[in-house]
Amino acid sequence: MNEKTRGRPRQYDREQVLTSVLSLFSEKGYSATSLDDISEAMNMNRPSIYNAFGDKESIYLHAMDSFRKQMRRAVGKYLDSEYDLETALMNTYLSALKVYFSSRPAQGCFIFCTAPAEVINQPVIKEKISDTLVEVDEFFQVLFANAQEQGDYPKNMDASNAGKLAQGALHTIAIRARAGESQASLKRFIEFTVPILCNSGSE
Amino acid sequence: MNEKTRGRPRQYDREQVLTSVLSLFSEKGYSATSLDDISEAMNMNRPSIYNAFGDKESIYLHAMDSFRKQMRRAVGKYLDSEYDLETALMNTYLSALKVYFSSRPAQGCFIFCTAPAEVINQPVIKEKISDTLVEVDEFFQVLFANAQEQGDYPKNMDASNAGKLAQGALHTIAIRARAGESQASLKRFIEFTVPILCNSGSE
DNA sequence: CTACTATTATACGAACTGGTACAAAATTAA
DNA sequence: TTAATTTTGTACCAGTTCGTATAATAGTAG
Repeated sequence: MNEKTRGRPRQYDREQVLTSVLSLFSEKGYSATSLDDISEAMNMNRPSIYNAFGDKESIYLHAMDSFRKQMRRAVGKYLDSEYDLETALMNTYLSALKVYFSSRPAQGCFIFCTAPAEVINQPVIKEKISDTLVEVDEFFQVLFANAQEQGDYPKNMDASNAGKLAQGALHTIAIRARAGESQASLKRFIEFTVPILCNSGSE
Repeated sequence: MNEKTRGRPRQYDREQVLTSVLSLFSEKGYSATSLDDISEAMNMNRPSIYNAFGDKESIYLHAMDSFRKQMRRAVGKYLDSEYDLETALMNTYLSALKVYFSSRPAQGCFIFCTAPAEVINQPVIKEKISDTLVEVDEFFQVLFANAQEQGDYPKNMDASNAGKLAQGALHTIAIRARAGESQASLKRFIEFTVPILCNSGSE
């Protein structure tokens, strides 16, 4: 890498400005964020932004991808490992909680808190959020399916719907964090929820 | 009612225009909706709108209230009635599902799909969504607490967190409906989820 | 040194934004 | 009738919106 290329060298770091704009979109949402805001946050002028990431919608889509990468880095390891179901779920939720509270005030999940508003009139965003739902569903489904193979989760349960319910817990945590519910309260919610998802609720 | 008042009579029906603007905000979200859009949807000119509902944020808050009323009308009856826990939950989810799919394309929950995006920079909306979360939590909590009294739900379970999880299922349904997941698929999800919430998951 | 190339910087424009001032209209009260 | 009151309609404003045309800049290639 670092090959010498012709032309004036770029002054921005792609990863870095994507992180900046992600944080901006996360705070204000898609529609309330202006290109002037974006330009200032990225410390890039408009034509450079257009050249690098395309128009506003395209920048937002890049931010969504960036956030998904961040979440994968945080919880991906719980997929193919020696963790049992309960531990994997618990670690996943706690890792997500950390991300959701990583700025003040807590902003919850960037994708599930800001993208749904745009979905009806922005087909590309709709497709991306739908794709995200599928990926997260599959993540959780694998956890349940693995547990079933190891006799850790009843085989007569539908791992696919179990995965969806597990993601449901994530959605409500995401929204609640953004709405101001405390991290401690959400941690208690997680500790209540995980055993239920593992089918070891009341005994 | 219908008392004679002085001055030029209003030409709009308050409930009716609120329904219109609710549907508009539900489609486009708060920030992407302009006052011109609102004016057209309500069939009112700007000064009349300001006189009746205040500024844009205030109109949105009125729409939130209107939606909450609508949901209360749909599911309120399952609170203080002869329904057992499972029936009450099932009916509640199915009623919500109907609302979420009541327009094409499905728009999910107006509040939980459009308000979170605005929360960080609009304290009043944050307060309103937080208040909504509390009301819905309490709705579900009452269902679980009643079931506990009737020996229908284990007394060692925390009815408050059970209520939050139940609302979590609602949140994921709301988002998924808006993202394009089918009504049939979500109905299957509900049928999977309700027994788990009732603590009668695998047996 | 001169051409070439890619990025950055400036500046602009047409459309739209939320909000309001002001006048016209439609009713009741006296 | 006339005055008072309330809503409606028109028109406007200053500021912002997204996007782009054009020029300046900073490097490489020959």
